[in-house]
Parts: sequence; C-alpha cells; structure tokens
Amino acid sequence: MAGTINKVILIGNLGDEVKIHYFDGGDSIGRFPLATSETYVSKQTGEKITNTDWHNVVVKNKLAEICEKYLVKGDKVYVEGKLKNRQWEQDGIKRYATEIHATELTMLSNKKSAENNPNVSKNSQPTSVISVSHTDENDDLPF
Amino acid sequence: MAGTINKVILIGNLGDEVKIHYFDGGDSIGRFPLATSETYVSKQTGEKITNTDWHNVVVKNKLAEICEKYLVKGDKVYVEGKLKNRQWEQDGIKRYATEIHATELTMLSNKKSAENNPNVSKNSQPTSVISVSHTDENDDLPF
Amino acid sequence: MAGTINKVILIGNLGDEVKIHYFDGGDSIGRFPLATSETYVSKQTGEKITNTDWHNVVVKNKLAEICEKYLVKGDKVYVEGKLKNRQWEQDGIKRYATEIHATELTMLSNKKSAENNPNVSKNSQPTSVISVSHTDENDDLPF
Amino acid sequence: MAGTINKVILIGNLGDEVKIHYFDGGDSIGRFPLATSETYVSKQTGEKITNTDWHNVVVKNKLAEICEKYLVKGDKVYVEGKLKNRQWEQDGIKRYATEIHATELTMLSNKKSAENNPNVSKNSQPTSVISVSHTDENDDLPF
DNA sequence: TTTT
DNA sequence: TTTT
Repeated sequence: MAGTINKVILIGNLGDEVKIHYFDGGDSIGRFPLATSETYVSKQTGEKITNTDWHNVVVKNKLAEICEKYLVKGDKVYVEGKLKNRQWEQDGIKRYATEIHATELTMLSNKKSAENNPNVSKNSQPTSVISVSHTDENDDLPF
Repeated sequence: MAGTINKVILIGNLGDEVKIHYFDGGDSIGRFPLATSETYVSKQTGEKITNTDWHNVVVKNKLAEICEKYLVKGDKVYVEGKLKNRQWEQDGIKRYATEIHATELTMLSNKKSAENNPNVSKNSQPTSVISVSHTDENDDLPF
Repeated sequence: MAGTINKVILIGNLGDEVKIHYFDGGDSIGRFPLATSETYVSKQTGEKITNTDWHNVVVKNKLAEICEKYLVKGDKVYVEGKLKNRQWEQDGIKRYATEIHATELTMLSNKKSAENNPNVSKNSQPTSVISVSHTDENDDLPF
Repeated sequence: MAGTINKVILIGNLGDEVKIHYFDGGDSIGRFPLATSETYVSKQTGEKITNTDWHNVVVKNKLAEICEKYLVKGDKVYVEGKLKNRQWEQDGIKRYATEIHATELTMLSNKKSAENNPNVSKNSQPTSVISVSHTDENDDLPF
C-alpha cells in the first residue's frame, strides 16, 4: 500500500511501573499501561461522568531502558507512536490486543527524581527529564 | 483526570463497506475496517516485507450517514479520532477490542462518485467529496 | 480545494501574559507567545546548543477568556490548532506573520492557581485546570 | 527547556515546483509552497467562502532530492514537520518567516509519473510514490 | 519573552 | 491500574 499514515498522540498517566524484558543479544522491550480520561456531564442524569481509556504502550531497546529508569506509576507523559495489532492463542482461543508502539516519549512530570532527591526543590512546574525518540536500529525482531 | 490527550491520525484504505446501524430515535453508528501498512526490507533475509495493521473505525450520526453514502471498499481516507476500548462477553469469555472513534474524516479518493458518474473526468488527483467533523450533540448513548 | 488538513500540535511555555482584546458585541481575541525548544550537541564544536522557536498563539471568545483567567507567563500548555497567515501594511511595507489559531488547549502546569492559593498542596505533578475546545459559534469576524 | 513538542501535520497541494539548492559538500535544501484551504458559508452574507493558507515547506538532503525528483505543482502530499522561525535583513528591515521543516512526507497523488508514463493506467486512486523520513545525519548546518 |  |  504505502501512502498510509498510522499515528497516535497520547498524554496520560502511567497506571503501573514499566515492565521490561531483555532478549539475548541485548535487545529489550518494555510495556506500561497509560490512562487518558474525559469528564463530561450526562445529558440524561445530569451527573458528572469520568470515562477512562487504558492504552498498552510498548517501548524498545534504548527507549525501554530509559523508561524503566525514569518513569514511575502515576507519571504524566507525552507518547507518540503507531497502533499495532498483536494476536496470539491462549487455551485454543484467538486473542487480540492493540498496542501503541512508541517512537517518541517526553516526560511531563518526574515523581522518581523528586522521590529519590528529597532536597530537590519541588514546585508545580512539570520537569522533563527524558525526551527521546526511537530509531529502528533493529526492528526485525520477533516481537 | 483532565490534562490528558487521546488522539489518533490515520490515512488508510477501507477494507470493506461501511456497516451502519440505526437506533430508535434517529441515532446511528457506523463501522468500517481501515488498513495502514509499512514496507521495509528485512535485515536478516533481505526480502521486502509488508506489514498491515487493521483499525476498527467507528463513526456516529451524521458522520456515519455521510460515510455510508460516499465511502466504498478500497477508498483512501484521512481519519482523526480517539482510541476507545470496548469490552463484552461472548460465550462466557471476556473480549476486548480497541476502536478509533472518528471526530474528523476527509476523503482522499472517491471511487463511488466515479463509478456512478461514468462521464466524470477521471484523473490521478484525489478528490475530496467529504470532509466532516463529528460534534457531540448526543454522546450520552449506550454505544 | 478541500481534502486538505492543517493541524499544529504544540507543548510549550508561555513567554508572556495572555493579551485579550474585546470587540463590540462580546467577541474577543487573545494572543500569547509560546516557546518550544530543542537541545542538541553540535557535531562541529561539541557544545550543547539550545534552539528556541516562538509561536504566536491566537485564542477566541470563551477560550480567550479562560486563557486570560488561568494562564500566566511560564505556564506549560498543550495547544492544538491551525496555521493561519496574516498580512498587513506598516509604513507602506507588506508584513506577514504566521499564527496558530488554537482549537484545543490543555494546561500542563498551573502557576496561577498555586500562586493565588498558597494553602493548596504543591507537588511536582502537573495539574490541569483547563482543557477546552474552540467551537466556531461565530468565526465570520474581521480578525 | 525540553518537555516541549513542536509538530505540524499538513495535507495540501503544491503551489509550485520544488526549488532545490545544493551546498558544497553535498548537502541540499529544497523549498515549496503548500496550500491548505477551508470552505465555509458566511453567516453574514450567506455566500460560500474559500480561505487558503500557504505554508513554506523546507526539505533537506535526501528528502529534498526525492521531492525535486517526484513532486510537481498541484500534487497532493502529507507533510509532517516542525515550525521554524527564520529572520533576515532586507534593505535594512528585519524580515520574519515561518517555515515547516518536514521530517516525513508521503505522496497522495502522482502527476509526474502519470505524465511521464502515458501508458500507465490512470484511476481515481491516489498512488504513493514516495514516503520518506528525514533523519538528522547532519543538521548542524547554516540553514 | 519561556523553560531546564 | 492512573490522575484531578
């Protein structure tokens, strides 16, 4: 095909730590859930409704290692990437999942450095400790 | 939460017709599969590999009706929307699917008008017959 | 033409306060400069170079009023909008400027509420006090 | 700063040919104007108004050469890039211009190959002959 | 003019 | 499971 575009832009909060898996040969893959949410007032009941969507973010190699090092549960990040469908079989049943394979990631808050450095002045400004791009040195891997 | 962003931008081709469902009261929902693909050369085998991802696009109300009217299988469209997770139970098994709820859609080709209007001059330029936005008149519905 | 897309996505810091102008009839327009920057290491000299770009953000009506109320110099915001070219004559010379007409704006930090509410607990997490969209109630105006 | 994002996404038509300039050492820079437009009905006069914006797209090195080779006036392209401000002096007057420095470009029509290959079957589907990314091999140049 |  |  070509002439196609597949782009996702998310700003959300990590629902859990980054789980990283190392392959033989040095490649690695990391995963974390990211929450985005919308709040609106129901036209039927008048009550305020918050709707949260969870996104499976996948990071690879250097980007995975940086994420594991600097991101913690609750952090707010900007993620840019591609939608990828993964399918596998579990107990004879076909399972499908949609993942966001990140190509760019920028921190918009940094709990971890604040936690680890109690003397660092804390203010309400977000601090970006990482802002990295994924380059496809080796994307010809079985994941 | 707020302070979050959930945005998807796709340019791809329809893998099938738009399937529309009308609700009592006039609301409607339409769905179609959209393909994006990447072609790259494997570093291991040297062969050209095409990787296709399929996206479940969801359109509502006026946007759904326009899509059903003007889009056909094979058409190329620009879609902007949000990632939404849907879950349901089938045979006692929890199923999950990720959908792209379109908020904007622009045609980049128009097979249908060309087919139906054989006298229309055909050229290699894409013609946009629709370019519409979804406004949330009534998004407080059970879909 | 149609079949065209004009979209800008920025995350940056306000270089100055929001300047708002009210028209007879209640319409309003606000403007503020937004900075984005890149840091890289020069391949020639080895020194670290920071490159800042300044963007003229334009907001209208309700969005303008919210921005004036909640945003202050230094705040970090997410802005989505369109590129618009403006031209005018000054001393007989044609001048051109490019503006970003915002359609969506989300705060990623909130200095103002923190300043004004000294008792509010301050932490390193960005807080979003506004997240608004511009709807074109009346875009047929001379600005 | 860091923690900032500067992203532009355009789909539009070339208003002129790609003008390329080669530097000593093999680097090159190309430029072309890209038009996007909006059509709306005036609430005051009821007439249909088309509003066109022109964008100065800048491409470098390999991407510049591919654009010069394959793009012609009128072609429709998807461009992703960054907003950059350029300033220079002309007749003692400071001039400013905003450019879109492209990082990704995908063709959505191909007049040139159609022109040059009269036997090629012409249909209303856009064909993508190029889809390329800019990688910053050498961005430490005086342009 | 911002920010780290 | 996040966040406000």
